[in-house]
Amino acid sequence: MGKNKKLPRPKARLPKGLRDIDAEEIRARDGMLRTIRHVYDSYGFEPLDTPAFEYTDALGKFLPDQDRPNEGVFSFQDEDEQWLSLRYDLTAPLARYVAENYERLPKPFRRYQSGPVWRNEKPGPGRFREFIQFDADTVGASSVAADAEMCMLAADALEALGIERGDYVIKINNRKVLDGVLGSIGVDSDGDDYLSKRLTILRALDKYDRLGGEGVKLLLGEGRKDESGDFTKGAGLSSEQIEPLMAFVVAQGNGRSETLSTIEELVRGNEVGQQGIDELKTIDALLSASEFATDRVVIDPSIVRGLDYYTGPVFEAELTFEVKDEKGRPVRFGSVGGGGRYDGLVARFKGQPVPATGFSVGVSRLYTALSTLGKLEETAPFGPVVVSVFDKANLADYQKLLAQLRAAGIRAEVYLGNGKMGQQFKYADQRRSPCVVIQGPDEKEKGEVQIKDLIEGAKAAASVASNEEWRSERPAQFAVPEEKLVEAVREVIARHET
RNA sequence: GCCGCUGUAGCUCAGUUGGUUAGAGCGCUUGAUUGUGGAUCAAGAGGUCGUAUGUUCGAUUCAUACCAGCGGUACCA
Repeated sequence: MGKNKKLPRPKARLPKGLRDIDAEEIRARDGMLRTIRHVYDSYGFEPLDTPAFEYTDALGKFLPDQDRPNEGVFSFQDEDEQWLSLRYDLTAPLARYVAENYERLPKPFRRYQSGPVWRNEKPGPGRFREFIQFDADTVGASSVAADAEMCMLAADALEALGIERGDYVIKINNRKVLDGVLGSIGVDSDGDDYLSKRLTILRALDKYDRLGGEGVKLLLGEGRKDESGDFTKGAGLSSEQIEPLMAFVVAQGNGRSETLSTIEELVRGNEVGQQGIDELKTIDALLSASEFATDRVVIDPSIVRGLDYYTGPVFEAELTFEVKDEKGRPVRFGSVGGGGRYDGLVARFKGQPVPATGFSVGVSRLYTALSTLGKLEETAPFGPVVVSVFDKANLADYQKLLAQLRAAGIRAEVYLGNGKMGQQFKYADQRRSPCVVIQGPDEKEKGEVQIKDLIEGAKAAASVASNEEWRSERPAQFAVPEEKLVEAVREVIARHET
């Protein structure tokens, strides 16, 4: 780098994994959030906001150590040297909130919450280090009716967002069933390396949708080498152990009850597994009673979800259609939401068990999917009406016109730049203004204003060849008396709406 | 973390079998038009060819390392 005497300039750059959000996306996203909120509200949940960061130990992370000070989370120290971390989901702060306010909250406590969360991980396609989640949780209800409700909530929310039935599916599984299958093949808490082995197995099963049966088999056995040459160590199971696991993963049948009877066989005799099956059966019955059929909610034994805190039913929302990207390659949108039962989270604070279950919509990812699909409603097709500045000495006149428009509820601004008339129109064009208001000396004298319909004018431009013609014709421009300004602007806007 | 691909103007990309002043289109600025968007025409701004080291008389070009981006994979409460 050069050593000249100029002040070193910072480089204008965005940290990786972060994004700027433009007006169009903000509008669309606000609409999505409103829609989801409406559904959650109708289910009886109450809003809650918590801060962006918390004490690190309250979030459930170990204190950052020297080796990996920021593993997974963004952390920093307060002035009293206590560690703080940006929240990485909305569930951990909820657990803290419930534990801290337990006595005065109604039980069960039902809340929804949306906002950004941060993860210090390698960003990938569709994965960012800051993204928005929208959660609903019921804390203090051990009944699986609460879990069944989460599935209904998820399905209703996706449909309210305009995703048609059949274009999404809510998948359910149960951690207890998974543990039951593990128990029946001899992987249980008696084994010395039980925890790490269970983890490896669950991770392997979780990849079924991506790697397929062969890949998962390798990961359960000796390990797998991927196409880039990287080797992943396997769980080291014998083929007698792998077989029932594979049978379990592919057990999804034609309808929820068929799936259930298949996996019931696989956990036969295992108490925890049977308990999980019974829970799924109850959920199935509740869903069926509410007419949530298998075109909306299925039981999928290959669903695992995060590994740490889920203790019972787990859910995942997936979009099922395929879309092609700019290069014509098919893009699959994976999970756009998920959740499950976490009976141990609040107990971390309180000692006593507090059952809880919840569902989280990945708003950012859903936005990407919907916008790729073109399923987002066009919002704000117009920019503001621009009152042009013919002469800065007469700004007060323009301000008066502007005030009339604003008082009438019309989005409007006076041109605040330095440009000449031509530049002002260019500006208005860029802003997608429906029209420009012009008042030069001639108009002023006659008590008139010129209104230039930019949208009509753009159409007219196609048939105008020469510049002289373009200028002399002044396409789609007309004069009205000053007092008719609002009326005329309304007409122009109305003409182009819908 | 591991593997692979890519790095030339704001964007999309040419190009140099190693040679003096590195190009195009689009975009941007200004003007033709002293009161009018588009189209057209003209002019202009904008690059230490990702960074460093090495080979060489000479490197944007070759080699190595690093960095960044992308993709895959691993991890992901």
